[in-house]
Amino acid sequence: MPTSAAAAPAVKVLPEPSGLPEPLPEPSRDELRLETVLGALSDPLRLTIVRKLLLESEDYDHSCGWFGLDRPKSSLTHHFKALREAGVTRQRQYGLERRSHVRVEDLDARFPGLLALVAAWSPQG
Amino acid sequence: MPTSAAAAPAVKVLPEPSGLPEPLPEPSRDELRLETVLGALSDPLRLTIVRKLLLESEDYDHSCGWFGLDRPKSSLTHHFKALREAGVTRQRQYGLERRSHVRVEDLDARFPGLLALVAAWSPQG
DNA sequence: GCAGCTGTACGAGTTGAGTCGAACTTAGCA
DNA sequence: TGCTAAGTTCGACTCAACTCGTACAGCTGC
Repeated sequence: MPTSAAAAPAVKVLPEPSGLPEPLPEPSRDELRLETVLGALSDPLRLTIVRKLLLESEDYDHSCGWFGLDRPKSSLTHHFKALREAGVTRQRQYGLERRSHVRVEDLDARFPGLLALVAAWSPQG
Repeated sequence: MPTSAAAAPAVKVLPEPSGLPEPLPEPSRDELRLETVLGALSDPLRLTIVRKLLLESEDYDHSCGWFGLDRPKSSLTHHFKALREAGVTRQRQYGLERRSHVRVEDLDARFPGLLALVAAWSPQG
């Protein structure tokens, strides 16, 4: 792997026409797979994340510090990445922060009713 | 482990008042956990099993030979047990066969809409 | 009895996920 | 210029799940 300036143009986060930064890589709506999404949601911590986003976020995105999860940063990176790569959440880079929101429209289109189950979930019971 | 007749009364499969054999151990409706059920359904083979039960079975249960799955028997035992222990299916012993059906009422009560997603799933796409 | 069938139990090998520490990158700011 | 904070990347460890072969158990019918 190259060491010096060869590190490519570093893919600067160029604002989209909408003014928002480009989303990080994610599957398209057509690429969403039920088994993958269910696998991403089969973890209590990730269910907590998605449910909190669904119930408590207003219209804007949230950085992973907002969740108040008591885990090391590297663990959180792992789980947020799992959610994004499964297509459950979308992440955009805002300066230092990487903010997430649930892909409600895509998930409702492909898997209607699924997000309602997550919203109704409770960690213990 | 005892070898001879000590093998307990062997839990004979006593017919219930309904005339059906007793179901194998399973979580009660209240014990169903969303993350566990989603985990059980995050495997393509198990999705195939549940979907086939939902779409193609009429009112009676099916033994695991009915599915025509090209896997070793010990693998199938593993997956049917995973589904039963997650509370997705109920299994009863009929002589030699162990027949399964989906716990539609329990799942619809606890996780409405979930089974519709499974029924709409297709293995590739 | 005994053979044949369905399915379980057990154990081993392998893979993948979760967890985390440590070092690194980057943006913003004094 | 250099500090600080957010988050990533990497590697290591642990543990659970998947896969499967083999051996065993129980029912059924000859």
